[in-house]
Formats: sequence, structure tokens, C-alpha cells
Amino acid sequence: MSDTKVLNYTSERLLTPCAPFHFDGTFHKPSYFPSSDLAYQPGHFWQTMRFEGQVFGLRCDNLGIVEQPALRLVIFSDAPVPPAQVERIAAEVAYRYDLFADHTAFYAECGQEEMLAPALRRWRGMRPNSNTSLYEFLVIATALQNAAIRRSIQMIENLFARYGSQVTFDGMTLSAFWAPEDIQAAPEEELRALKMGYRAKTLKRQADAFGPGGLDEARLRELPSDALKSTLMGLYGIGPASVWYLLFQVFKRYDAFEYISPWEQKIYSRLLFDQDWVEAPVILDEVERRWGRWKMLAAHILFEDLFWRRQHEPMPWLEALIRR
DNA sequence: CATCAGGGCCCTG
DNA sequence: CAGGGCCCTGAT
Repeated sequence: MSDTKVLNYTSERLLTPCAPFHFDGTFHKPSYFPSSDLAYQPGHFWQTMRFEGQVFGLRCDNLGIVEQPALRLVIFSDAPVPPAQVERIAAEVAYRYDLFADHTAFYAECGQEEMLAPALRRWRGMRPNSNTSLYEFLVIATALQNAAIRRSIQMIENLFARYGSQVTFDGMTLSAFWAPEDIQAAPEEELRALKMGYRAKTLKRQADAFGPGGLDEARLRELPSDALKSTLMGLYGIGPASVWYLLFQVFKRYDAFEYISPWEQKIYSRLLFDQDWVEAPVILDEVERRWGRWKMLAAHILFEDLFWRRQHEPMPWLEALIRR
């Protein structure tokens, strides 16, 4: 799409996350690949959001500190937003960035754990995030499968260019996601031409699952983890690796660490054992032993801390694992 | 130039 | 439950 929609109206909403809350550690994840629907500067985060059939621009500004958190959500739109919709958008942002979860028990049980403590000194209050809806995350998970990271980025950007849109707000232009119906209407061959390869079929079937009368993300959020996991695994193209990302990032299940993919396996081998390669069951037992029901939240903080440190410290072993 | 694995998953036997 | 096949691409 070459035309750009300009979002000139703004609405504001103050949000007060549950302390402790780390703004930068929650809104920006340096281990995630870059994509054109997001922008970050310390204390500030921008994204587009397709919600209730419209495309919005969002900006979040940090107004607080870890122990007294506060943030301003600014909603950019092409028409005035009714107050009730402002509340629904704020609630969606709060869910995606896990703003209101109480982590008191986590810090009581894991705050002094020796391997985690150094990372917590830097990132106390970090939470899992999902920048996107469930449907949009499935697209990202599909692009990640059996591809080196450079190619995954290419796939997502090709999809944005063909099915997404460009929106301009707050002095910047970002990509916005399409709706599942846009992919339902697209021929599989068109998706293949965008270098999706055999994933074209997967994208079509996932879009079908989210069309009118399809999966209801709000309802899935209420499911217990085992039922949620089996529902997600039932989606075409979603296997153990993708569901591992989904349970933690999208659905904030802090104990969802029953599987590890090869790339993460290499990194956790180094982080936990200072070795090149440790067998998966050994890693999974170790995180259970150290952090119990908080194991994925704890591991995530350790993992992201590594990628933050990478920006300042030379880490040749890690660079070798990141092919961009 | 050819071959291969990659931040998997489906399908078959 | 194991293993072949799948689109494409940079690395070797």
C-alpha cells in the first residue's frame, strides 16, 4: 500500500501499572527482531494497533519509576475516539504489556535466587509483552519457522507492504497489520510470490480460523493453560516451538517452559551452564529447580538482560548465533 | 558450481 | 514415534 493514513486526533489515558514495573524492560525487547510497526526510545514506545476494525497509533511515555510506576498512553486516530473505546484500548494495552499483574510472589520466591539476582538489579519489574494480537502473533510465529532471522524479517515486511498499511502519527510513519479477511481473500500463489514459501498455506488456514465467527482471543485468555495449549496446538502450523512463545508472550503464562527450540537451547546452555550445548531435558529441569512456577518469567528476564548487555559488551559467542 | 541448515511442522508409514 | 519433505536464502 503506497497511500499513508494520517492520524491527527489524540486521546490520552494515564495508566498506573502494578509495582514493581520496568517501563523499558517491558516495552522494548532487544532479542526480538525489528519490525516496521514499532519504534522505541528510552522512556517512549510507539506502535500501530489494529483494534475493533480500525487502525490506531499508540505512544506510551514513562512517567514513573520502578517502585512508583505510571505511564501515559496517547491514542492517535483519524476521528475522535469515544471514551468507552479509549477504555477498551487502554485495557488491551494493559493486557498486552501485562501492566496490572501482581508479581509480589515472584519477587518473594525468586528475588534472591543467585543466578537471577544480578539481572533483577537491572530489570526488576520487567514483564512479558506482546506487541500484537494473537492472530498477528501467529503470522510472526509462522515467519520464524525453519528460516534464519533475516528471512523472517523479509517475510513480515513483504506482508506489510502488500496487505498492511502505512500510518503517520506523532511525526513518524509505521506499518500496520492487515485483517485476517485480507489474507483469506488473497490467493495462495500471491503469498508464495512474497517469499512465504510453504508457509502460504499456513497463513491461509490461520486467517480462516480468525475470520468472522472464528477464534475469540478474549475467551482464550480465560482458559487454564493446558486447555489453552491444546487449543493453540490444534491450529494449523502451530507446534511446540510456536506454542511455547504464544503461552508466555501472548498469554503471560509464567511457567510455560516445557519445550526449548534449538536457537534458545544454545543461548540457555551458555547462560545456565556456560557450555555450548546442553541437552534440552537438563535445561528444562534446571529452570524448574531454580524458579519453579516462575521459570519462564525468570528465564525471560535473564535472556533479555543478555541482549541488553550485548549493546555495550562484546559477546562474540552470541553474535555468532544471531544471523542478520 | 552444489549442498546445507535455518529461531518447525505436517503427514505418512 | 521416526523420518522425509517443504520454500527460500546466505553460508560454506
